[in-house]
Amino acid sequence: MAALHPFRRIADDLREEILDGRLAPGARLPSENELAVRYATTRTTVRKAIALLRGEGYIASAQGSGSYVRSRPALLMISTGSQWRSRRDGGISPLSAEFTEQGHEVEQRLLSVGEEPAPRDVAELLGLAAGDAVIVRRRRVLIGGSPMQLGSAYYPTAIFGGTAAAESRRIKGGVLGMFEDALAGRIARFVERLSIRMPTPVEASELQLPSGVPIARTVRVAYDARGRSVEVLVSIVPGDAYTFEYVIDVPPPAAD
Amino acid sequence: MAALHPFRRIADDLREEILDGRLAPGARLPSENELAVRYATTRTTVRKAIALLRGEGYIASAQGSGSYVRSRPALLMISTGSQWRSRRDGGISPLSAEFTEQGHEVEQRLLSVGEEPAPRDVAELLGLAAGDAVIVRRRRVLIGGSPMQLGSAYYPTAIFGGTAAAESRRIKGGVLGMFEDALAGRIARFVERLSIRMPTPVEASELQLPSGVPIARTVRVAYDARGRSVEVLVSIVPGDAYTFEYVIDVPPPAAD
DNA sequence: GAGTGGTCTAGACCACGAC
DNA sequence: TCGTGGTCTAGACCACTCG
Repeated sequence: MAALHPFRRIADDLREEILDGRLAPGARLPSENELAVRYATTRTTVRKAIALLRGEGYIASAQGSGSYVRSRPALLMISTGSQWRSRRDGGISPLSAEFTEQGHEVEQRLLSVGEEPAPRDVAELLGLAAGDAVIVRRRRVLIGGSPMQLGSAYYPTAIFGGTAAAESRRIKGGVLGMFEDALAGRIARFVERLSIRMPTPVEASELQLPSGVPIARTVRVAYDARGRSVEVLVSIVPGDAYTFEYVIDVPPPAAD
Repeated sequence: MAALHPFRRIADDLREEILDGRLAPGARLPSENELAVRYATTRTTVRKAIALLRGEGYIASAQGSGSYVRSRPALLMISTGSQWRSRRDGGISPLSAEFTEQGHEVEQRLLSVGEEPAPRDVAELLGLAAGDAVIVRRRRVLIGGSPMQLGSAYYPTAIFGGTAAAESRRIKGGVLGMFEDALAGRIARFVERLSIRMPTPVEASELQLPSGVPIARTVRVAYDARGRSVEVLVSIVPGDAYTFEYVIDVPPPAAD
């Protein structure tokens, strides 16, 4: 039953124990020296197996302490228009409402607010030229004390210049709520694009990601009733912590 | 400027060269022995740096040949109801239509069709008891010759027993097209959940994934006009090859 | 202080690819 | 055949955690 390579054999054994629950989330793996003895090999080979599992996201290692089976809260990110509408009417940030309803403690930190030249892709989505000034609001969201989202929201100055969106403080109901209430606009549609990749070193450190955890990057554009894009929200979230849900309504067949 | 550890230093240097284009996609990295000489260290340490970059998805290694900067086609997966409707009316599979329009060569292979006991989550979504028999159609989709999707579609026997859905051959327009045309049903809504994780060894080999590439798993439930779930489609795709797009319509505020 | 993971060296053999 | 990446051994030192 031995695999071709000792390090694979060790990794396969441990992975199996994790998947079938013999090694539960949070459990400590046997020490590297112990595994080396058990498999009659050297610590170097054991370490290679451990590194493989870490790369697959199964375990995290703590120097001086041990390697542990990882566990993550499962967050469900539901993106439907009616939910957004009803939560926005509740007066608090839709995102917070989302997760507090799911029983998680949410803390939002506004990192910075200011005008910056728009990145090329953002400018295009907002109908501006690259480098045009936009209002940027950056924040980090902590859930249960762990960083769970890095968000950068971009707003055209033509619409939001001089409003609360340009000020460095929280806005009750969010900027889009303010857009609907104070600016008499109406949000009619979001278009969201989601892509997946491994984090850059900076992202990994800001999200406190152990190695081997991919991130999801979403770019959400908000359109008002006239089809104008009024917000571009770029989010980076740990890929293994979220499930995204989308509802897609299908129109009836064309009449013959 | 040297980093704390030689292997980090080497990895950082190479990553930077990849990101700024000095090492273009497809380019071969210097050999391990060459890097060992250049950085005045051993091949073991160089290999650790290489392994790190491979784990981050930047490079792929070919035994006997070298390590190369990875490049992937960018596929856009657009999931909107109106697109589905118009493509389905075109008579061919919406998925194929999607990507052929984007200029990619699509080949679908039907792997198996048969009745199986429903997995717990699928049974729940179809309103069945776990273990009830369902029709399962498994397929693999190749784009440009590379495996780009593993799909398992589940159908309740109460609706699809005895129809073409239970037969081991392609259905023009897809099973849902058949549902609308031959069975007089109407698809009114999809609900899709997307999650991200590292692949299992089996998935990695079926999708020919180099290590370090995460996968996206989507579970899409199709509902008919009466709110019955008629299909559960579970897809596994290479995470780095796709961008997913969703449109979220927002209802107007409730009248006061 | 004992044990743990993190890193590195030095050298060996194997499997595969290109020439 | 020769260079490439893939694996393994044996042993060393460091940094950190915990009792």
